[in-house]
Amino acid sequence: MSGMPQTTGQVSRAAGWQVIPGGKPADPLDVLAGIGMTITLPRDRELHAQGDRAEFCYRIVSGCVRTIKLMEDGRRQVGGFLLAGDCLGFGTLDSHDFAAEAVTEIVLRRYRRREVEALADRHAALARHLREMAARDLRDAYDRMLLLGRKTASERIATFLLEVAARQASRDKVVLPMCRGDIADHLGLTVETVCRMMTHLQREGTIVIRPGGVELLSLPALRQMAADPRH
Amino acid sequence: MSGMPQTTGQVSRAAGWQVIPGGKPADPLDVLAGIGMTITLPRDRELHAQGDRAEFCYRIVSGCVRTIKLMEDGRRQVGGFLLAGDCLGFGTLDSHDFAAEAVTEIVLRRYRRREVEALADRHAALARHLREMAARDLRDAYDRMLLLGRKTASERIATFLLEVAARQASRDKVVLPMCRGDIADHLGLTVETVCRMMTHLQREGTIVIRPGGVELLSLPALRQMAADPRH
DNA sequence: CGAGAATTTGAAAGTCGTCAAACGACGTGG
DNA sequence: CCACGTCGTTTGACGACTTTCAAATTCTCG
Repeated sequence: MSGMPQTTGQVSRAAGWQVIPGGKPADPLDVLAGIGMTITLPRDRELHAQGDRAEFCYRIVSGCVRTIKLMEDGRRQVGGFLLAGDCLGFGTLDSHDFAAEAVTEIVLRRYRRREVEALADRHAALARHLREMAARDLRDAYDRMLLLGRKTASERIATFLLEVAARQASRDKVVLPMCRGDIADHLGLTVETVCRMMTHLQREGTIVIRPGGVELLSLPALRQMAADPRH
Repeated sequence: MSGMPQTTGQVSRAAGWQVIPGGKPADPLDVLAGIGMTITLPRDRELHAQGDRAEFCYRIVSGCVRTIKLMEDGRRQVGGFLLAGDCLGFGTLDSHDFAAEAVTEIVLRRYRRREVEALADRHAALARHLREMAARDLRDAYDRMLLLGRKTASERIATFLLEVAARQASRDKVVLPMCRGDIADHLGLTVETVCRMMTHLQREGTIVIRPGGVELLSLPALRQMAADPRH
């Protein structure tokens, strides 16, 4: 279940990040522009396996990535889904604690961790930004623990939908690039339960299920449901 | 076969101090010595509440601390337990994402985050160490997500006992300063289930329950149970 | 249009939670 | 020093939410 041969997709050189009209770099990670490489990967390709030496870290340009922890018997926990702009592996020890796979075809910027670390030693601002990224990841992780440890199935689904919606420009049309199984393994549920809960939400008139995503009809109803153990 | 890291879960465990041949312990956090203050708190006292501005961060000198997230209706998730040497709040955004409370009477060293950050900007080695601490926290958090999302009650208990044992000098006599309710809220279970599972382990001859802790009679049996969904 | 995969729905089973009560440890006061 | 009250732990019976197993339906894509 671990490392597929590292035959990556197309690897291409890339120009730097988008420069803002004004001329000033607005992104603290801009200092990395010179040491990165742009890469395209097909759907379901592994960025890295669980246990791999952490040589690289990444920033998603487009597409969706999932992080995965596996048990020997096949049980799976999806740690999270990364979208455009999200970073991966910047705060990692010697080896990756989880695998990362492309949910859709993805374009990403790849950096050598060695170089990032060296750069961080010279640029306190970058170092600080890396700490902030880690802090945000940690905050999200604690929220997820609460969800996995204490929330009911319907609360998990509602929470998830609101989370994804908050990360996408459109408030109400939510794109779900990942399959039900991924969502289930992310929320600590089964595929069937995810389906049932979403169907339930649809019957209640809270959402509309569409191929590739859902439409949120009532954010208040979802928010209510995200913290209410009863249906 | 990729690695299945079996790590303990909690906030900012200090790395083992490597002893340098010369004879001095080289703790990267030694640079903080001058800006810290030693504090003693009684049992159940809050270090900080959920949502508090994150003015301070801490390092446990002695005793045990629990981190807690609360929902409005009272449901509680204990993020982790901190023991002597562990750090808390070094990688935090503007406000604390969770509360921290003394499980036992504790002695701790308190630092002003502002000063730590300033110091980190000047000392790349400290900055790097802070990133490492965050990385360890994050790794632990991912392990916990797998536990909360996919492990059965007995697996959770076995995992927990092994984790605590690994952090204490004595391999087999494990001190549990926290009550059953804390353990339950840490593992996403109820008090009753925690009791039942521990009783079960005792009847199987795997552990002996003693006031204030447990004695581990068979680590292999526990390790087996930590990854086996069946009893 | 057709095959395979993903999603959805249904029925039955099981694990864990809920409710309730007994038991035990501990600290205070008599 | 022991009685007693309180709090935490343990045990039991029952119930329910979720899972499991199975099958129908829909979607995707060649």
